Formats: sequence, C-alpha cells, structure tokens
Amino acid sequence: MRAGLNQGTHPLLSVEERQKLAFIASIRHFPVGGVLFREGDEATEIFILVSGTVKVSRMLGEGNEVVLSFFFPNDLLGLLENGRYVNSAKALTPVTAYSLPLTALERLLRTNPDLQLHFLTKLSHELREAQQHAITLSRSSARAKILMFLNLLKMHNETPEGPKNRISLPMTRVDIADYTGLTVETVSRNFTRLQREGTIHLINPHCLEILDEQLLREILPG
Amino acid sequence: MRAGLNQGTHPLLSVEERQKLAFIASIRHFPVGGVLFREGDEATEIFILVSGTVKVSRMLGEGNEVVLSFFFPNDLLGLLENGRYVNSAKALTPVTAYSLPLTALERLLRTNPDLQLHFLTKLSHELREAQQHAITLSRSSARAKILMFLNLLKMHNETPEGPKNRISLPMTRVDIADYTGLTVETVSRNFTRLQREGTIHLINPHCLEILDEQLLREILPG
DNA sequence: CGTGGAGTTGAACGATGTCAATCTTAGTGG
DNA sequence: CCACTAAGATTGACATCGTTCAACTCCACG
Repeated sequence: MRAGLNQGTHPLLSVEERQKLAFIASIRHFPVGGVLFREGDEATEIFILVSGTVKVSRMLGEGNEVVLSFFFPNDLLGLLENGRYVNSAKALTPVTAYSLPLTALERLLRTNPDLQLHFLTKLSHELREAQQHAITLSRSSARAKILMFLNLLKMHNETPEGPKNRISLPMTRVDIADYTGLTVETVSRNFTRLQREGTIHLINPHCLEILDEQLLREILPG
Repeated sequence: MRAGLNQGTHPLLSVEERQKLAFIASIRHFPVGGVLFREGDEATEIFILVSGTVKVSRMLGEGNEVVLSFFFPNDLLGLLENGRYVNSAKALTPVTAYSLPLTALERLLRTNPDLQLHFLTKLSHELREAQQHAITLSRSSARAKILMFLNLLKMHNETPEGPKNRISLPMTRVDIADYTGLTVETVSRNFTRLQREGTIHLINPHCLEILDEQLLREILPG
C-alpha cells in the first residue's frame, strides 16, 4: 500500500531543483488535524513537505476511508486532475510546507523542459513503484503488511533523538488499518504478536522500538 | 489491479499527438507468446499498441510472477528506469505496435514542452488511477476482484463481432490469478459462481458473455 | 470521579488458500 | 483419423487466516 511520491533514497527532486522551485514558493504552517486540501476542491497550489507527517486519503462511499499514503519531509503532494484535488490531505503532526502556486509552477515547467522531463521521469518511477508496492501488499499476510508499514516509517523516521530504531506513529490504528486494508483488530493483534515474538517493543500506542533489525529482510516472503 | 496506461475513455495521447509521434515510429509485429521486452533489458524503444493484447509482469523471487497490467490498443508501454525496462511484456495474442526509438522520442519531447506536459499530466492521471485501483482491489472480495477484472476487459473489448457483451479472455487462469492476487482455484470457483448466479455465461474458458449488465454498479461495494 | 475515544483481547464464523483428484482440450505422433 | 499426452481448468475436502461482534482496558479530558 506504499503510495507516497518518494521512496526513501529517492526524493522526488534534487536539491538544485527544489531550490529552483523555492523561488516561487511560500512557507505555510498547519496544526495537528489541519487540512492542506480536500478531495474535489479547486486546486491552486501544490506542497512540498518541510517537516511533519501528512495523511493522504480518499473517501469511498458510506464513510469508508482509504488512506492512500503517508507523506514525509521532501515529499511533493497535491496531485490533481482537471484543476481539482483528487485526494484529501490532513496533518498528523504540526506541519511546515512550501506552497507552490500552480500558475507559477506551470510557467516554470513550460520554460524549463529539463526540469519537466525530470518531473516526468520521477513521477513515472515513483508511481510505478507505488503500484508495485500495492500489488505486493495485496498478496501478503497481515503480519507482512504491518512489517512493510513499519519499514516505511523507519525509512522516513527523521527523529533519531533518543534510542536508535525508535519509531513514532503519529497516526491512529484506524489510519493504519485504512492504509493496509486490514481491520483495526487485526492491526492491533499483529502489533501484539510482533511484540511477543520480540521483533518490536511497544513503548506506547504511538511509539515503538524495533528490536529485530532483520525484519527488513524477512519482509519479502509474505 | 487496473494498471494500464489508458482508462477506456482516456487514451494516453490525443490523435494529433499520436500523429506527431508517428513520424519517428516504425511498425512491429509479434506472434502469440512473443516478448516485446524483458525486465532488466536495456531499453531502446517504447511501444504504442495498435492491435492485440499484451501482458506486463514482473518476477518476485522464486518463480512468483506478478501481472501488473494488461495492455490494449492505444496503450503506451515500455516504462523504464535508468535506461532499463522495469517489467516484461509478452503478447497474449498476435500483436501490432508502433515502436518509438527512445533517442528520437527524447529529442521530440525536449523540443515540444506542450507535448511533454501532456505526457506528464496523462501519466500522473493514469498511474494515480492505477494506484487507486490496486488499493481498492486489496480490500475487496474475490468475487469483486473478478468482476473488476471483467469490467476492465469489457471496456477494452474491441471485438464487437457477434453477440454484444461477449468478452474474450486471451490470458490463462494463472495470469488472471497473478493479476488479481488470488489463487487459480479461487479464480475458477468465482467464474463458476458468477455463472451459477446468472451474471455471466462461460462459452469456453477463453470466451464468456456478460448477462447481468448491472454488475458494473455492483462492483463498488466489494 | 465519570465519560468517551482509542486500543486490546476473546470467541465464532466465513472466506480464501492448500492439497489432491478429476475433467477438458489442444497438440502430437502413430 | 484416432489415441495418447500434457497443460489448463474445475471441483472437493480441509486448514488457515482475517473478519465480525462483543467485552474489556487504558487514558485524556471534562
């Protein structure tokens, strides 16, 4: 279910490219629970995350939320269609982001074919990866899904304060369930199970430590 | 698991754009089982399907194949990374395709920012849809997955010869299983079940008729 | 102190995977 | 032209895993 636009070692844009973009950007701040944009709203800007975590989701009729991805610093978010956002984005922690007005961005891209080509390449790569990831997840066990989810968080864990391998989970169990396609109960049970196995240690529901480093290698089998 | 680059009503490129591209293209033919390109091979060209059906897949260690998508006429295929194809493409039927040499294509895009911008827009749209589709599938029942798969084929069914609502399945049950993330047995059982319910009629394993038109509406619930 | 939301745990059920047997069909060679 | 073969497809029995429904715990907040 990994669906962000970056992939750990591959930020969407290079440092120089982001600097170019910074010329047309402004800084925005959002509190916990703040909405960056809402599905269906007219799109006027896209964002590049500076700090914090964002949940991107879509509603499927009858209050059924699908969490498409979690976004971390350096991610680009706000993909749109026909001038409207296709997803909703909500801040899970206090968030700082660059805001890029669409009109200026389009002008910039139109006059910088190389920058645009890079966008194209990166986009196709990242989304292809996301698709692959989604398919992979669709055929693995609940345990493996949780491990992949933890691995995702681990890769983006930018707070190495305190013990290494400590991961903060700013989202709720429901968010994790809506992201992995499991039920809350299954998510909870598997956290407990991983703890019993000695793979992780739950400090509290929103903070855990990874004890068994090799869970990364173990992820593939399913 | 819908993952093609087009979406029925949204061909990747407009007629004019394809005409532009045709200037640098040549025609290629492939027999049933023919390989258009293989995962990891150096990429020299991309293809635009003219006729036939193509299976695009990736191997996950130990002979485990994931079918990422099926491609139909007007689809663009051959996405690559670092000069290499990331997937393999095999013809399920006799295939005719335009071949676009990458060097010429890149030159064309570099000098046509508008064409490139269109590429960018279309790509982000289609892949976003594919991602959504994959996630949707990951949380629905086997029956709903099969229905979505049939719906996909129906949208691309370009052979209205004979009775309407007749669909040809050029792929094997294993391919369908590898595409939907189910087992062959579950795929088979659900075909049988849909027939018992009167939703479809299996003429033979590679050809069926859709009897209940409203299965389309029924797909969402899961 | 309650109260309510989030999280965890238990028991029973149901759907899908697994293993194995059988059926069908297309292709092959006599 | 027919019989044999092998691959694909279907079906059944059973095991497994995740969901469902329900109860209970744990905090944060009033």
